[in-house]
Amino acid sequence: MSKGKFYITTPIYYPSGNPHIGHCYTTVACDSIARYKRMQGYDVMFLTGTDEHGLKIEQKAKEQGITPKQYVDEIVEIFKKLWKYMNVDYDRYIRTTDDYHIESVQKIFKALYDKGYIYKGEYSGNYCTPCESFWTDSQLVDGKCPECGREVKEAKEEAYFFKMSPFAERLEKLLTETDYLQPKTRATELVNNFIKPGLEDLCVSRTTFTWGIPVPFDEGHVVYVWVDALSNYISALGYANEKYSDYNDYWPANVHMVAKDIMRFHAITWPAILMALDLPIPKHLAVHGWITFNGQKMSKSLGNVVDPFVLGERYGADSIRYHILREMALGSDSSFSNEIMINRINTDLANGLGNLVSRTVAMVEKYFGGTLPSDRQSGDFDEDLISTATSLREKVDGFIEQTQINNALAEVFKVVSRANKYIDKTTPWILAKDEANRARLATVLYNLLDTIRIVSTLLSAFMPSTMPKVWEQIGAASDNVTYDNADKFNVLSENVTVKKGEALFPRIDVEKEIEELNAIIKANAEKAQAKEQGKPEGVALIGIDDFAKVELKVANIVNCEPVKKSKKLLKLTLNDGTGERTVASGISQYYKSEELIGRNVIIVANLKPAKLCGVESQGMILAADCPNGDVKVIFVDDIPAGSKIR
RNA sequence: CGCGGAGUGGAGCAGCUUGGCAGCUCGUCGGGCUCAUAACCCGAAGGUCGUAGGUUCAAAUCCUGCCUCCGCAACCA
Repeated sequence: MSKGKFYITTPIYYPSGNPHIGHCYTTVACDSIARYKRMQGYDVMFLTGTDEHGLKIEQKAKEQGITPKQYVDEIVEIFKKLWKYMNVDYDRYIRTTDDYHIESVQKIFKALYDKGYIYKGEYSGNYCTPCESFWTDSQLVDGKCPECGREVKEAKEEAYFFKMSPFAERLEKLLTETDYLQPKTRATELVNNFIKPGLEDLCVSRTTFTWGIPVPFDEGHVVYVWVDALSNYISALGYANEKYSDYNDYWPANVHMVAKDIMRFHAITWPAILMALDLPIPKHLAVHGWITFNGQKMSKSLGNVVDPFVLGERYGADSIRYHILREMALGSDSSFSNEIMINRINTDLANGLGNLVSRTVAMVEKYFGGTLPSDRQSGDFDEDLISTATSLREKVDGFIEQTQINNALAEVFKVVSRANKYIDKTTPWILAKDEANRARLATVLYNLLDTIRIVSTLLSAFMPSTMPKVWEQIGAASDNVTYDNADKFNVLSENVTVKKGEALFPRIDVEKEIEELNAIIKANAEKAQAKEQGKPEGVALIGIDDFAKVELKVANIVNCEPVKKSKKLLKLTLNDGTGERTVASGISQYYKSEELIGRNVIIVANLKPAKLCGVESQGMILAADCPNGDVKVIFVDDIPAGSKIR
């Protein structure tokens, strides 16, 4: 007797590195919703997977001297291991290297082409011939190839494009007039930035690398990123392939959950592709923020990437699940720090829920030898507790419906708190002193146990490994702890037998733990740094002739003013001994104009001019990136302007 | 004048759509209890709701200007 179908997806992750706490958040959130929906009686399909093609993977594999497939196989195993570790119970795991997905993508690509939405055009960009790679302007390092440091040249290649413009109007409506996007506050941003200025057609094929799905009707072309990646949501259901036949049952998806960095592609590109294919649009796109670490964005070079395995080992998967689900609000970033996490685990899980179970079960054992008698006598505060407990399910349902897991959990813990208060009000230890109060005492303890039953039932979607331990302790049978019973009271057998067990969530010594975690983080940071210094990544050795191509000269800063349109740029007027030239430099955060005027600096004199924020820059000045993040211009005040440097 | 978001007791946030005594969690201080994982319960202190105006009987909430911070975009030669 299914209530209907429910299809939820995580993004497919790019396995260019190991999974971290951010991947964990999205996946655990989806898993919790999937479990909750299953409990409610929905027929759930929960999909996750990996996006395994592309240049970066090809290169990483090459570095290690293995094939791209070998490379991704290894990392995919780590992802799967993590999901198992975190008790993520997905129904299907898609890899874009799976045969059936490849088949679907090729058919989809062809269909879009046949309908006239994909056309052949030219892609132009900066091309590095030895590396056979295109780079965007922002990827270039000093105007050179970031891989080998050699010159790039403007080049064009044949490429297929997906026409976005026909869908602009429908997309704008989708974003502003429906509740597709959650939270909706981001709709304006998307419309103003991407739709109103006119949608650019999307480059959907490449010829410069081979690790991808071949375009079926044009050898040498490989499907590029989004048509490949986004299609996973339907290929995994069997759309345009024979492997599965679930498309009609589960599409359109109920929820696609993504982090904000790929919101744009799920809010605009993906609906556009679906529109082009005449397929229904998913119901919701839930966008969440990033987990920041002590206020900083997580980054490998800072060594603050939180390793979920390390945390899970110390505190248990459920504690980590609880923390990230409770802390993260849809839409905004959430700060992660060891202190916040440990405090949260201590306060809510150890002191709140864990202690409630522990003190209740202990009293049943102490006063009744573990089994409650059937006599009852109701009293003050009972009704309050019972109504709070039985109305919980509806509140949680509401928040889950809106993917607000943090609020759902907050609601559950209000009931935990209410139960703790109930103990103080009813003072069972005083009742226990008088034999005449036996029935009342049994009622109080029963009410507590049954409240715990409701709470733990609802929490089992979020903390799947610990809640069964609770059930064992409070003597709940498996048919007691169903969703259907979660809004009813007096479900536990009236002469229930409890069984004290180990502490569910042991209290953590905050100071000691933080010290130890910091030590681990520090070690990781040092490792990361050592690695970086050990091999100057991305810069190849050059010969003297290469160096000779660079003309370095000393120049005097005649004038200097900030570039209005830019936060970082200063416009410098320089005298290089032969005449004046203008150079833009991104150092306004580090230097004021007055500090620079009159000083002598080293410039690259023969750099190809470029326009930056409307300023024509004829060269660049040399500056050092210090390890502490500071930027220092190299001053050479005692060398006259015009001197050549070699 | 590129686009958007945010400024609320020590910290982190809710409240703003639809004006009506400023709320939650943590922390601090005081008290209570002893069933429990030094846990639990009660009480208190602490806020001119970024700023200057406007609308209104009434503004955290609506309108306008300004300041600061953060994303995106641009870009860091």
